[in-house]
Amino acid sequence: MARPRKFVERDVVSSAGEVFAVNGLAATTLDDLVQATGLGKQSLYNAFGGKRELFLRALSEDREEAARAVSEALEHGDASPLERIRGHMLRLAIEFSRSGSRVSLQTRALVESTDESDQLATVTKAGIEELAGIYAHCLELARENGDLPADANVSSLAMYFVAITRGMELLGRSGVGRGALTAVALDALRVFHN
Amino acid sequence: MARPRKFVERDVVSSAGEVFAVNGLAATTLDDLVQATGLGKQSLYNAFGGKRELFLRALSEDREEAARAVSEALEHGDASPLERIRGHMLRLAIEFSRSGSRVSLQTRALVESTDESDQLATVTKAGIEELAGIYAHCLELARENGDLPADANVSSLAMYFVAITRGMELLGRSGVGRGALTAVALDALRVFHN
DNA sequence: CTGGTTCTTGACTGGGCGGTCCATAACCAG
DNA sequence: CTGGTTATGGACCGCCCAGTCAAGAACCAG
Repeated sequence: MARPRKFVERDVVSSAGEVFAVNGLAATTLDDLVQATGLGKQSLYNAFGGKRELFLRALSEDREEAARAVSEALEHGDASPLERIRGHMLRLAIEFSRSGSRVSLQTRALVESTDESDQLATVTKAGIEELAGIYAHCLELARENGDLPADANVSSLAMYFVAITRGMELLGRSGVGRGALTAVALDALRVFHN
Repeated sequence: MARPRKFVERDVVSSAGEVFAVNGLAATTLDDLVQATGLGKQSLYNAFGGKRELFLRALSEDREEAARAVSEALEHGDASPLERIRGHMLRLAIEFSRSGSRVSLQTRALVESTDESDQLATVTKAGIEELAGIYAHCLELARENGDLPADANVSSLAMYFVAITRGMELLGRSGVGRGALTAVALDALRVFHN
């Protein structure tokens, strides 16, 4: 009945996310988004409502994607839970060391949020909890397996892994190389060996 | 001979740094700086040359200040080197959990830098190396003390501590509380107990 | 083919931005 | 007191930005 859209929302959000990941929210202009997505300003505005809303959409996608990726890495495979975490950390070290000028939208949102009630802040906070939950689940399996002491504080360890991965992300962004980042990951994993 | 300045550069840079720490570089306007410093635009421009240059000045101060603080914490006191690191980490957990809407200029600069050749990036990279060096020095003392195994990789451990502290900063910013952050710090310190 | 609805395009706008100009103030050597 | 020099304050400017408007295009039910 009405004129159909020429674009797919998911693709647009994804392209926009690319741009935001490189430039950040404040430094990205609507024209950047127009160019990256191929849509006109008005179409962007009709479909999403403005720059900030589009960023929020991209942020949510990024959060889901990130959670999905970590779930995938930690919940599947033949290896033991602890070995899966180990493998994941080592892969992250490689990924972060070649991340170039990209920072995850999560981190961007966290840094660019103005206060704690900001939607950007609430989404990232939820994202952190979600990630921690995934780690916690895997660690709990390890504990039941006997690979962790029975009195290990699983949720604290989970948050510890979230912290170290965020730190590794920033280090990678600042030019710390693959070897050094891998060494950091291995140091971080020594928390298991005692 | 000429009209004297009404301000002290150090104070101006410090006030500007406050604003930048809350808003970031891109989101801070010249008017924000005028209001925060009390100077007129022209005076700011005469003395520093523009927003970005002023940010760089504030960033350098922040870097020196941060390095000084860590040095202070790690190189002085009766406690053993490892205990000093432990105390420092626990203090950071408290500091980061109440940091409110501030993020260190180092992290701001890292995230807002556009590419690796950006001055912002080079300064933060140097800052990270500097911090790592301070940790490494302290860890080396511990090793000589016999508190660390003789084959401990001191420089890797140092980078590990830089990573975990950056991660803790972000977690604190996103609302993770004092107790949880302290638990993360304690987990991180378990790297010594094996 | 027509009408109704939604999408698209490009021109437009008002505000805010970083930065500049200029007239004047403050200072001090002489 | 005067002249030279630098600092100051406020008006000013051109640009760019997010967002808007209006006219037309695409679609499909009937």
